[in-house]
Amino acid sequence: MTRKKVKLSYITKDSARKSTFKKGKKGLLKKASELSTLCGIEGFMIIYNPYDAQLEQRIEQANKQLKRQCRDNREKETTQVMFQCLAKQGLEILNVTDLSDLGWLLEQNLKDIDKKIYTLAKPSHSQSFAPAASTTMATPETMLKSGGKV
Amino acid sequence: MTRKKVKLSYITKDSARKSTFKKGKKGLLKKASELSTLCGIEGFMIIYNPYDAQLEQRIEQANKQLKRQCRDNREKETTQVMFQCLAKQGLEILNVTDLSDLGWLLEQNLKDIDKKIYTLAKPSHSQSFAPAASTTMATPETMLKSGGKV
DNA sequence: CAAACTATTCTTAGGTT
DNA sequence: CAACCTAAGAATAGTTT
Repeated sequence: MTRKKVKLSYITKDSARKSTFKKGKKGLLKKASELSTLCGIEGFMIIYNPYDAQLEQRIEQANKQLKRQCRDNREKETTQVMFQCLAKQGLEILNVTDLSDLGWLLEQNLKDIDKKIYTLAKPSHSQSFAPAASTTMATPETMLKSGGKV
Repeated sequence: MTRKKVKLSYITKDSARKSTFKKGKKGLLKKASELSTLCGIEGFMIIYNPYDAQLEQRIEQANKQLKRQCRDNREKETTQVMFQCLAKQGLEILNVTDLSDLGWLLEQNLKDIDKKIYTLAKPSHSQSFAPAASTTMATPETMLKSGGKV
């Protein structure tokens, strides 16, 4: 029966890969959540999920709405920009409440908290580049209300 | 000896909490990396680490440099903005190469890839708000070169 | 304080329903 | 497919070095 023992390489079989992804994501989020609770750590994770394909319409709608709203607003606010950047990339916000909390988190400039970014995947093509500034803010309470749950 | 069995709640003892954080972070990243390899999934994670305190100077320097550079640049580029937002928040970029790859990733507007945001921690204070637009871009190849390794 | 160790618990691959 | 099952394998709390 040969239970267990998978080699660490891309799973070519679609069904198996999808199954592994589903289980793995669940486990990963559980672990992260536990660590968060145990250590009072906060953070977030962005996962690119190629297995869930019926969200395109929502994403496009959110993007359009976003553009409209942003055109009308000129206040600056870094945290909002962050939020914006994510949304403009077509990211679907699944949990607005939590995301708002993230925003609050980012707003805090606690000097005694260091932050780190850990990348999970490493495509094989590098190129240095960086940031930008001069941002404006929008306050569309109505947008992205569609967020579901994980 | 009572091995194992921790209840899922904030660890008050400093040394134990720090130890748990260190181990847990390691395990979390390993799992994430494996999932990434097995399923061809890409993404990233931001963790707020209160246990590593000697980075403030670097962070502040990076922020100053960032502001300067951003003032001189007017090109728009969403991915860069994202990068910027993170940096402006004082996030230390630990692995510039990988982050660049993330940028590349974000640039791809593959219609068949859906993206989700999962929050790991949920502070108990919500408030709806959102995005902004009209951004500019900087190309400071020199900045954030100091990135160490996890 | 970090690394190594290991008994114990936790996770999950593959199977079944 | 999704949900459940379960032994093999992985991860780690507490301890030692």
